Amino acid sequence: MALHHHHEQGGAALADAAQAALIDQGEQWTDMRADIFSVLATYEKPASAYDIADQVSQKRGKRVAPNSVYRILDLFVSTNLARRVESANAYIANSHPGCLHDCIFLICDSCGTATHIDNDTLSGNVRAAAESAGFAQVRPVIEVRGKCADCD
Amino acid sequence: MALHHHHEQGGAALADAAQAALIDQGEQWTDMRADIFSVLATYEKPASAYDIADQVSQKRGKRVAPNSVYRILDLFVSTNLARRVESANAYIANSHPGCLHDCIFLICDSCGTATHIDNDTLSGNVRAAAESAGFAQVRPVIEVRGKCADCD
DNA sequence: CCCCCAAATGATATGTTGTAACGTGCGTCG
DNA sequence: CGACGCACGTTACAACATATCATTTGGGGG
Repeated sequence: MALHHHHEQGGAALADAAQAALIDQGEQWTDMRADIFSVLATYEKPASAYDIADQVSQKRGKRVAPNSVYRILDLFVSTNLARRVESANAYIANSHPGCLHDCIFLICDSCGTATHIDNDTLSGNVRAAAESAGFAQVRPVIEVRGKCADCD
Repeated sequence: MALHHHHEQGGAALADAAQAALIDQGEQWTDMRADIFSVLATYEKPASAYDIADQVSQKRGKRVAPNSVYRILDLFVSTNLARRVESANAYIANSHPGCLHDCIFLICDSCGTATHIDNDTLSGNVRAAAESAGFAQVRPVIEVRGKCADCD
């Protein structure tokens, strides 16, 4: 099996790792980006850009427009600090920013929590299937909707 | 490989198959549903509910509200006449309505066309991975973004 | 036949998600 | 200093989706 382990980091450690990863890619770690990341990282469930905008606005005592949030989320996604959950129109922090995977998300239709699996064999097979159909620059989106163990 | 073949039907044959499948499930095949299905079926690319609303409005010479379209699209999805492409917020007709699969969609980021693959082995593995993580009532969403052979 | 009910659709309003366009502040470098 | 690049602010709008209640239609029972 092409599985492997990370120690899942949370809180400050995760923010530090995210900061390092972003700087490593030649981007800046600004206050706004730090705030948005920290808000995003506190969510159990995928968070919409508007959710984040509200939280960050509160935290700063000043309205932050969705626009700004989207810009930074796009940056996070492109630098692998966060992922977009397509079937939820929402975002989730990447718990191991340094590491590239085609994530598989399991999203509970009842409670909304998303857990993620890395299974490179599985995602590799999806990639291979797409490539054998003539596709290039392949980016798999593998998500599973259902009921989690708690809600079932 | 758990692949199998359908003869891909188009146009009138597909509409007939869709009608039969819907009636078979105890639903009605109304004029509105027929119109929406036929519009949907003519699209190469996934069509948004609003695209369809516009086309059907033209065809009928009378405004059809997105609302009505969504209702019927939801019905089509739940009865397997159509699929929702999550990463595109759009819908596509199922070219073999009688037959259940976890479809895999390949969506070209350049031209927007979506092709679909049935690979029950692959989707079965995704299901199995989710179930082994404690998920139930599993519904895989497997889509691949990339460049199609024509656009590459 | 008529009434009543259920299902389908119409109409309107509103909520949510995402982008476009342009302006401002600020540090860097010639 | 002045030009530039980058991050962020501000406003407006486009695109996607749902809620609510009204109206129409067609079938079954009194």
